[in-house]
Amino acid sequence: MSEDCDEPNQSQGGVAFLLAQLGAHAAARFADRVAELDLTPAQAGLLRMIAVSPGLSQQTYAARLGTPPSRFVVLVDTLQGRNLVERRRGSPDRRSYALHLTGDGERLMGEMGAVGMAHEGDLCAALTASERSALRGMLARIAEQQGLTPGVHPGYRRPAG
Amino acid sequence: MSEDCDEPNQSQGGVAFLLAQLGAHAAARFADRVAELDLTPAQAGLLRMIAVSPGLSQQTYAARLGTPPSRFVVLVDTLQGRNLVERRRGSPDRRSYALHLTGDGERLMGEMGAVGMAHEGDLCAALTASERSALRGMLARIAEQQGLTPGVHPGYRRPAG
DNA sequence: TATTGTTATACTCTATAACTATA
DNA sequence: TATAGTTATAGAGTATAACAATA
Repeated sequence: MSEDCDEPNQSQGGVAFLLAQLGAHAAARFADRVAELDLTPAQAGLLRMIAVSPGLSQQTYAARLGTPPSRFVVLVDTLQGRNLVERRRGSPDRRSYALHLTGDGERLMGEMGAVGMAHEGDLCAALTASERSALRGMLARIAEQQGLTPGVHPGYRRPAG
Repeated sequence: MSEDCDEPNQSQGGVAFLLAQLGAHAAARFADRVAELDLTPAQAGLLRMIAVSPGLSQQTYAARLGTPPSRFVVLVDTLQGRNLVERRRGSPDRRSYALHLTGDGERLMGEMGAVGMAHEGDLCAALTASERSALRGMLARIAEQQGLTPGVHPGYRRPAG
């Protein structure tokens, strides 16, 4: 049951199914790991987005993540309550807030980097270094051809089915 | 920004993130496709499991999928109401039900096969045939090393984070 | 009047646990 | 009494839409 390529019933072993299965597994394992830093995957994703592109308005981040503003507010509330993120009033337009990481937030981002490396290594344990590189290249090509935004996980939009 | 291999901030382009991102995308696209057959992904998965291993008890299917019995019952109710699945009382133990596909159910499985092929082809459009084979091989090895059950999507357990 | 951020409400989905019928 | 299946309830998480402040 390894090389059945043209059988109609190959769906359970096809690339599409394996991607869905492994993707859910990777997301669940990542959730386990960031839970040790008291973060949900959504919080971790937002922290990284702020680290990469700081100082934007809440609406901008929300639009990039594809999440509605109402959900975004409570996300920021929680991170601000833990002193990881800071709201600064916009200078020309005082309705908006610009988001920045605090010192604690940047420290936590450092820990998240280590967590991400460990996650990556654990997930790719079955592959050699050159295989990982080849795999990453193919996945990136698929992602680009499918029109996915780099660095944005669709989990912000809808739950899995 | 293509071959940064040792940078701590490569998480957004690493294998683990790409798997999670593409997995969610593949699952969402699959949901779109089976929705045209008026099926949810969970219903489609159960139909296929019954097709592969018919005549088992509801508890057995539920345990294999990792879903609680209460959720499983309504799943079967819906499929039975559409005359796709049949409940037959167990012969030695009349408490249990053995599940089978009806004629309509088997016909629908045929359509699902076509849907799965189209889904696979669309998702792998960026790759050559030999690349698809290499990708499938690596993904299968990762799945095995990670201890995943072949053919069972973890989406039956918990929602995505 | 339009827009940023916020709050309130309603809805969907899920699991835990109580219930029935057979054993 | 234990087990297969079912039903009821409660909880988490989500989005839609009404609201307050600034432009």
